[in-house]
Amino acid sequence: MIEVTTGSAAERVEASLRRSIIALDVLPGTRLSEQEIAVRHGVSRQPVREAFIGLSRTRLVEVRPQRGTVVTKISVPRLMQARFVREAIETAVVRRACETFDPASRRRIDDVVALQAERAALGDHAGFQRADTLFHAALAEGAGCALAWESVRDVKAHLDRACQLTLADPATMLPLVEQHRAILAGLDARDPDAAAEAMRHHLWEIVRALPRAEARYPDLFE
Amino acid sequence: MIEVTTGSAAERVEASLRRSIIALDVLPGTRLSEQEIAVRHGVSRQPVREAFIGLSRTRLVEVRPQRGTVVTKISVPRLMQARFVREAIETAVVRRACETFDPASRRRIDDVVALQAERAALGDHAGFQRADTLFHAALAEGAGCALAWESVRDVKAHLDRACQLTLADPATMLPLVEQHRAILAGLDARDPDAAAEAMRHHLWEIVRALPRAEARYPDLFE
DNA sequence: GGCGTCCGACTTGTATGGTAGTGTATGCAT
DNA sequence: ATGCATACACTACCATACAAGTCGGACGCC
Repeated sequence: MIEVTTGSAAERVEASLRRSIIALDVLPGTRLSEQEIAVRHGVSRQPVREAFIGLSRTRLVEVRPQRGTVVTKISVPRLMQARFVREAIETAVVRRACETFDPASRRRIDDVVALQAERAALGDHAGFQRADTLFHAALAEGAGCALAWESVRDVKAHLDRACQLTLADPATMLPLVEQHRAILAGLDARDPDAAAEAMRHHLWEIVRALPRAEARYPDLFE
Repeated sequence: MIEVTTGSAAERVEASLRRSIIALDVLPGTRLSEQEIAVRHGVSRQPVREAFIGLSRTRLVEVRPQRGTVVTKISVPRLMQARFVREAIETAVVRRACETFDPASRRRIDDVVALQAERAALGDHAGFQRADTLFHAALAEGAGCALAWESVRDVKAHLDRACQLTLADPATMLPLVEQHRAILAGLDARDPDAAAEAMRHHLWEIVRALPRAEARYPDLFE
């Protein structure tokens, strides 16, 4: 549970909670107690409070004054908007990547994709998603859009959480790796339209998988 | 200086500081003291600290542990990235707006543009920028992208701060109003390409004006 | 039995004191 | 005069105590 050791106590608690929330270790709707989390992490309430504030900024939790803090339920409209934002930014990123792309980043991405394929074959959700984040982050960095990635990261958290419900066996993960390869193919061919279209198709995957997840776990949605 | 009266003390202080920073009432590079700001706002240090954390998330201030908190200098690369993100999101927004747009929002926007033209004619920077924010926010809301606007707001803060250096007299503001009208013209014509191109041109304005500002106020840049 | 009120056990928000680290100034030795 | 060690002022960070609000249940009353 608690393994981050760098940074301030508040940052450690926030990172720990964020991971737990995205991994659905704590389910949407769960009430979070400053007091309880404080003792579990061996810190006082103050750092926990600051962690809550940070998480509430990305709407992963909702702090209701004097009433309590709860993990936000999965909101379909929010997911649609998150996908919209990601499509807008990341298609623009790959288009720029087709113009100029850092060769060193290009080589690293191959390793990331290989790693992700391996994790997918093993059915390792967490490792798969870490690799997915690395892929998209490296893409942005290689294109010289490292700062733009910051805007993506926040909205991606919500999508990642929902993906926990849709990723089951390797059969559901491997197609996503193929989509990554398709994006890279467009990039290598310096074909902006192809790369952007591959990215768009990739980001629409969640929309296709979402209805089944919502039907199966209605309690996690609002 | 202190006029916000809603929300917690931390939120009030953060909003107050954010406005002061964007308006360049406190210049980039200024050291901020928890103690001093606390007494100026009549609160304790804790809410001020939380305000600092919030501002540091959008990189308006930089908190250096045990060393102090300073207002970040204006970073040209960050501005370029902010423009990139805004172009990606907001061109996507106006394209969607060309498909469906809430009529009530459309009427409101006319009022906003009129208000902005009035502020521009009076040379009222603050009012002009408030109206500018209203314009872009209403555009997103009318297109059903209210949540996407949240992603824009953070990066827009940096651009707004830089604009304080470029907006001088009505002659520099009125063209921006015309650009807003051009965007609306594309929207009304249901012409996505025209609307997106108008938006792109509008967002490039800062790039054209930036070199003069940097040459004139080098101390404010990093 | 049903309803209204009050009290108490929670919650988050705020204030304050103490701690550890950093930068700077000062005084001393060279 | 210069280089270095030490003391001090200042910072952010954290822990603790207190305040203010909310929710639920027990109790008395109708």
